[in-house]
Amino acid sequence: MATLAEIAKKAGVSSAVVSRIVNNDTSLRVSEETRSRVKAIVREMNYAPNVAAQSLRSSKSGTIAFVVHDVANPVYGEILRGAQEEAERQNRAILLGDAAVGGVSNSRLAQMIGGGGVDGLILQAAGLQADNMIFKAADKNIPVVLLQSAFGTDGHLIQLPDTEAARMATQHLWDLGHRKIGCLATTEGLTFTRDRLRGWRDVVGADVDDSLIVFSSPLAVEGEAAALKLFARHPDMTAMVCFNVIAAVGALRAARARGISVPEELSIISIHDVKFAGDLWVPLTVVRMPLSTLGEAAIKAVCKTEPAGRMREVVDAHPTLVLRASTCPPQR
Amino acid sequence: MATLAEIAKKAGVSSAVVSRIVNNDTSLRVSEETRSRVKAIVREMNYAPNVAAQSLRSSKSGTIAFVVHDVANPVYGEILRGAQEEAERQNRAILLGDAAVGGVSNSRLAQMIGGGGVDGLILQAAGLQADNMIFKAADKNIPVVLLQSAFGTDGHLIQLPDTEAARMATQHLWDLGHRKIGCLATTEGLTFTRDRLRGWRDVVGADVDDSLIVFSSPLAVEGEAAALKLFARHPDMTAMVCFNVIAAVGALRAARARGISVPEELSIISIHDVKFAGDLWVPLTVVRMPLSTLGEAAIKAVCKTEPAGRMREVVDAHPTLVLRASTCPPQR
DNA sequence: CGGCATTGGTAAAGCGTTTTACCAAAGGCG
DNA sequence: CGCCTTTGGTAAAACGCTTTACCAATGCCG
Repeated sequence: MATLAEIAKKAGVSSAVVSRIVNNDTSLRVSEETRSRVKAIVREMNYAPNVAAQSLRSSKSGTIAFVVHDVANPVYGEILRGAQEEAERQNRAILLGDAAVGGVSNSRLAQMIGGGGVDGLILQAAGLQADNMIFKAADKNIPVVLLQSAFGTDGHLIQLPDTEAARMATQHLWDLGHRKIGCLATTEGLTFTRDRLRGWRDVVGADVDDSLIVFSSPLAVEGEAAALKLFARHPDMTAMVCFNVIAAVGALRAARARGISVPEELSIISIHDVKFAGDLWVPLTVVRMPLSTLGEAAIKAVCKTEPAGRMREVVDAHPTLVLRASTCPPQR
Repeated sequence: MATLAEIAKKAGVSSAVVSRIVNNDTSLRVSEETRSRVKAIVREMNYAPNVAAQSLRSSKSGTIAFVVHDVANPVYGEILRGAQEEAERQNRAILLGDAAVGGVSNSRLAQMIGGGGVDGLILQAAGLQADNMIFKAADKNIPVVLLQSAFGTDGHLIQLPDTEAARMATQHLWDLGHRKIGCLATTEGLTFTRDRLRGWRDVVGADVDDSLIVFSSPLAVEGEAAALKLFARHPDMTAMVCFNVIAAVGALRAARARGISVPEELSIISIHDVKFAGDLWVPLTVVRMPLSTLGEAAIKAVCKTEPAGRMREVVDAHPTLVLRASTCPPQR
């Protein structure tokens, strides 16, 4: 690895000159001959500036930590993809964290967050204990952006139009004629869960029976269990809103297990689309939101938010209804 | 952000002492009283060592670059998940790269790879130009691990038992009685594509008609197009091996579009399992391989490989046949 | 009481950049 | 010829940490 000093010696100049040439410092006055000689040597020796030294000097790492829950979940994959694209534009690299993986608290990632190794932190669907650790590590020193769910009152929260999406999904069922509409919600207490519940209530009525709500993490097995619970409670339920596609897949399994035909006996609509939603056993009708836009917005925000800033932002994008085959008017 | 020097001043000792206490340097002889006083101040001031400085001093970043193609692809998601877990154990953080995102060549990630900002590089090569750029950036200075596909003759290649998996898949069809078995392969020229083709040939015969092979990237649309091509060429084909699940989903779409029933008129088997494979329109029979183990192995390897080392390694894991509903004996 | 070992530390270099402040030499002008 | 300006740079500090080599004071032994 060539260093600035080596280049400088070879070119017979000081390392300051080399640095300033490499960085296109316009305030440097240097002869055209020297400049091109230095440039040639830089290229020839394949010089690349040492990022640790740059980072130490400038207190900027060019890196952003992005902590999700379960990388393997395609929904998060989409968000990450959008984040990647924006990070590229902002010339930042993304340090990936998975809060589902044990011991995040004293992981290298946490060390980096606490030790100035990242310029910002994006925390998705905060709510777990691990999130707390990570959040604390940031300790008011770097901008923190919370995705989809707030963490107490701190940080910069970015959301999708969750209430609107849930309202749209529920309204679709209502318009088809359904009146007993269950709700397979996401994890209890998260901001977007609360917002979507509000959207659901806007349609079914504020005085609705709360036993129509059941919570589930975004895993198919959990969604299945939750759906079964709902079937048991309300055998006369004719439709269901799922706040998560993966949980909706679980609901589909539950319906099949109970011999309930979808959509004839039970209509299912879900929030968020994934690529395979139309290839499922019953192609899922969904309300789609631009997940990659959310990732993009997160990076944008983290690049210009102040440390310890707090605000709330809803991505400017309209949910769209994607009609497939999992909903129809009630048959009984 | 507290620094070592600040702590030292407050404790009335030199920063060397603080550093050595923080790092549990056993060769340091210090009074118990001083030690606990320093420790108390460290905690109180919430000290976290500056990672840039550590990195500069030690020439180790504690970071590994992991470059995949398309984070949103669930197959890569699984690999990443395994990598995350192992990275946690090795106390390393993962810098995520997506080679599908434009301009990787002069991205921050590439700068970090070239500038000592990562301790190793894991590259899931797909024959893209971007791969080349990234690979070159590493420039013999850090260990490079290639996943699933080699890059010329350099680097440390890690694979799954691809030939065996393809053989197993094809054999399953053969045993059911199929004799005209198409092959929807992955991108041409990649190591694992070649290996799987070998497995396929092992069963169908080395002298088989090459027009039974069609290549596709791991996208459903591409898989669909490729499958249609195959249908047109060989209307009498009764079974198909897909080297990628996502492409297999495309094949399913193609069959539906052509009114070909699966599995009665066409059996489909795929390599690699994903969580929703059993929830598809036709539940896919697959040969499963441990994707997360591959991710794990990659991290392990990159942590102990020499820079510029080269070798080839096959993950020690046996593919297993997962029977679902997309295969049956030929009906004609 | 002189010499030696132990205790409890310290000083300083060095990792590679960036940046501010400074400066010698040459040329131009009166 | 003396002074000023421009050209073409340079010197050195600072970022925060780690580590090697060194050392003063004290206690102990003979």
